[in-house]
Amino acid sequence: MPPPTKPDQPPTVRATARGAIERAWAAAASTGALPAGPDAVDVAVEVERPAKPEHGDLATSLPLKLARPLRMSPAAIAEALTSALATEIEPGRSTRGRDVGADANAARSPFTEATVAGPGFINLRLADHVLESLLGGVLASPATWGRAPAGSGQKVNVEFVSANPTGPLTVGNARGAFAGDLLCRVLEAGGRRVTREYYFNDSGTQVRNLGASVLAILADAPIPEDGYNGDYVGDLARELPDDAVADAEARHEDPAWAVGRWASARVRDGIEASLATLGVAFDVWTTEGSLHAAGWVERAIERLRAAGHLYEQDGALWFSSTTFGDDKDRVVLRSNGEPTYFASDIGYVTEKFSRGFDHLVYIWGADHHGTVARVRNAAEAMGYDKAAVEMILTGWVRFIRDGVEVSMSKRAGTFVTLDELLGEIGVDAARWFFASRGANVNIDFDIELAKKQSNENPVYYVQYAHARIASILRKAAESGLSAAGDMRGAVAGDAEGTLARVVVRYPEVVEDAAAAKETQAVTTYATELATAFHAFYRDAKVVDPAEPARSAGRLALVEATRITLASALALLGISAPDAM
RNA sequence: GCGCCCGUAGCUCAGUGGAUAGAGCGUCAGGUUGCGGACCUGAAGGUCGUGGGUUCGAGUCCCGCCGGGCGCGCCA
Repeated sequence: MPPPTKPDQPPTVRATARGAIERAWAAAASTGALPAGPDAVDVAVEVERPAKPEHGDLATSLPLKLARPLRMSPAAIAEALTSALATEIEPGRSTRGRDVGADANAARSPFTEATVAGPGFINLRLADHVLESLLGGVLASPATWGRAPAGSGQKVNVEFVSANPTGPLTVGNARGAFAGDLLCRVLEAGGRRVTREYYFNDSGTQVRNLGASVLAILADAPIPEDGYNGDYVGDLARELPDDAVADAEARHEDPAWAVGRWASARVRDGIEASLATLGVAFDVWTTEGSLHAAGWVERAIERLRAAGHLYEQDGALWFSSTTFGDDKDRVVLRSNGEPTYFASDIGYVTEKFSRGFDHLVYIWGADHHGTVARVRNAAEAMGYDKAAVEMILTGWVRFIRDGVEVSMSKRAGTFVTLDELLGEIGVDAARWFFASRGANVNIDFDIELAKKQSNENPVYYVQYAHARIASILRKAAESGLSAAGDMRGAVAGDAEGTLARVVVRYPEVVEDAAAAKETQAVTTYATELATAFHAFYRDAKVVDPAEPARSAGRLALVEATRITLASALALLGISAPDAM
């Protein structure tokens, strides 16, 4: 699919660099300096950020990659490219004192220097006017800074948490809840239209077991073998309306069922409340029962049958998943005629696609990896694009308290609830904790350590930078100083240039995060930006009534920094306080 | 046994095939007659589990092994 158009977004710095290098390559090919151009060689132009500042602002290893296909030494290719690049270069770093019109920047070169370095790198140095122009854009439209235009991309469904309402959410569910919501936020920043979806079963035997457990407590009887033992079951028993059982019997209904349904609705309200405190709000709640009731499961099975991927054996109906690479075939209808959970999954896939989604994402625990293949295979068998059905498996979180692992069994009643966790360490710290780690890695979460370290958590470092800037801006207003409306010359100083170069990188971070469907780079970047600001703050006095012009430029830069910090934190669902 | 995930600093974790592998915490040594010291500067600390391979170049890709986790139901 074509990339989303971004009419109101300026190109990122690296996109500008890629374009310039590609043009230089084509030019070198047309003059014969290089034997072939970009359209003749299958090597993509890639630009990276050198680790060391002396290597410039941007670098490419294109000469190294072209050495083999062009049958030339990397050094010779680098020479040819840099001399072709010379037309893209405008020496002289400062723009001060230059007579330029308002739209003159568009025609000017984005680089001041291109040099060959090392075994075949080309290093580029960025012109100040590029920074000025981008920073001006930040101040002009802070809300859209770094983000792709809303709704410009694919329509994506993200299903996560999906815990059955048989007990409160545990810290074990936190992983999926944060991972899913963070993914949604990052996709939205990348321009996708996202639907947050929660799937659950409110009519299965688990619900009946919950009801039976509540009744057992009321009858002062032992909890059934498959029942639930948590404290919350006792709470439910206390809150159960007195006439609930009598009403069920009057309707000739199994009391355990009736009580189970009441209890699970109650539990679901609690789950929604917990999610709300996490900052997670679902758009759609779908029950397994509703899929059957609306015929989705039945129709999906017919679709598989029509495509010739079903067969009967031992009285059951099987999907030939092995045809699509699975280990074994999978039962869709049991020999007793009951559909399997897998059958519901198949129906759900068709139901989701019927709502017009381009892409389905499932956030599952690592223990579900065995079911990934069958669902994707069934989608393929029904004629959908397998690549459009994606499962993200979260790693395990081992919660440790006082050196021992805390078990997380709802049945045994030994678990820490999400609410308890958040009461101990706070939503911002918890969000940062999960955002800064890959979704699929296993994590040790020492609750006491997290509490102790919460004051040292990097999230506060970033928030502090934001609050510090807010304080500076207040101070400036009191002194009658305000940010410059014109960024010209505002980044000429070393301190300014260093900070500005970090700020301007933000859109690339968001772009990469959306593409990778990960947030670790966002937390890393936010920390880096906060560090860059603190260093700037050390070296450059911002509020200085004796130097109003310089103050104005620095205030503009600092305001752009604040906007970027706030945007990055918002992307993670974390607050950006003006004071703390 | 087969399959999937993981293994990077004392701890918790980052690291689109690129230049001397990073951050936070912890440890040690320093810093403010200035806009928020929840800050800043510096140091110590690594056979990137291990052995091969691909490549101009591997923490990153491929194969084997070791260690840990999770799966391998007509359960959900």
